[in-house]
Amino acid sequence: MVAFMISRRSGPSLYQQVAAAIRKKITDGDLVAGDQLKSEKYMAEEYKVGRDTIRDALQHLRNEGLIDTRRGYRSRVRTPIERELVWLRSGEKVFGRMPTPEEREQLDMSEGVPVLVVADHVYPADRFELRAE
Amino acid sequence: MVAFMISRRSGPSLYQQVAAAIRKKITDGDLVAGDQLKSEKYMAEEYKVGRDTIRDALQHLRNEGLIDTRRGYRSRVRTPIERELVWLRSGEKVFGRMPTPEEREQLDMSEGVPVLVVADHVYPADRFELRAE
DNA sequence: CCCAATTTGTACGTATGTATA
DNA sequence: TTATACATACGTACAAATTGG
Repeated sequence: MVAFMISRRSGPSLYQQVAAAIRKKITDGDLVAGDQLKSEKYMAEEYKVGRDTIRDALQHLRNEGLIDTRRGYRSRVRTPIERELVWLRSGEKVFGRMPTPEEREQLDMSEGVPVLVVADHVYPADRFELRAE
Repeated sequence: MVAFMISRRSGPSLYQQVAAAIRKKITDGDLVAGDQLKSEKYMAEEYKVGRDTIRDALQHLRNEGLIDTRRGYRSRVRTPIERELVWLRSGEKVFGRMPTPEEREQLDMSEGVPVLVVADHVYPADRFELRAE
């Protein structure tokens, strides 16, 4: 059974179609946290596209925080981490942005994870949530 | 004058070196908000790397929120937008994440911009900041 | 308004490096 | 050690959007 028809001539680009197919598997629960995806090579053959197209799709899924990829190891569905609660004092402002490469390094963050900034404190958004006092 | 030596044999990958070079131009003020970058083709020749390597670098800069890219038009240094203030009521929680493709579409967001989520409200992080009452 | 040049987007192929199993 | 798998980097080609004459 072919779950998805990946075709050049149906609107979205190939990598977007592939990304949508994998995204659906995750949101539908066919793939759950910790599950490995197939290898890029395998998926390239499965969807009949180039490996580059698969990598494009995976990169977008990484940037959505859905999967994690390590060199030499297949991509895995990310485990939602319990967010640590940080109290926000009255009057304090918070905004979000992507981390600098240095911050990503220092805070050991995955690609595609934003940060919350409160009074010069930088919180990885996948591990912290803020609550107004 | 060659501002940066891009070389295969000095640690970081080529696209990271290129990204660092362009990032420095922005943080140093050699490129300011609204400025166009050179074309990918031009930069590929300038740094003596493939266009693919330039594109890799630009994608990372997009994901850091530093530049904006439109098809058919050169990449531009992003204009920092004044963030609209939203008040956070006592007890309300906020967390950050990357938007889904649908949210990105609906909210007309650039690639690489996270969202702030407060009680099922989704705020593009480049246009809103929250403040505890 | 149309056309041509420019520029980015997508997609393929190939090769080699590096980390993991 | 060997095989597998992802990362990087080069190339080519064509599609699609924008710009400017």
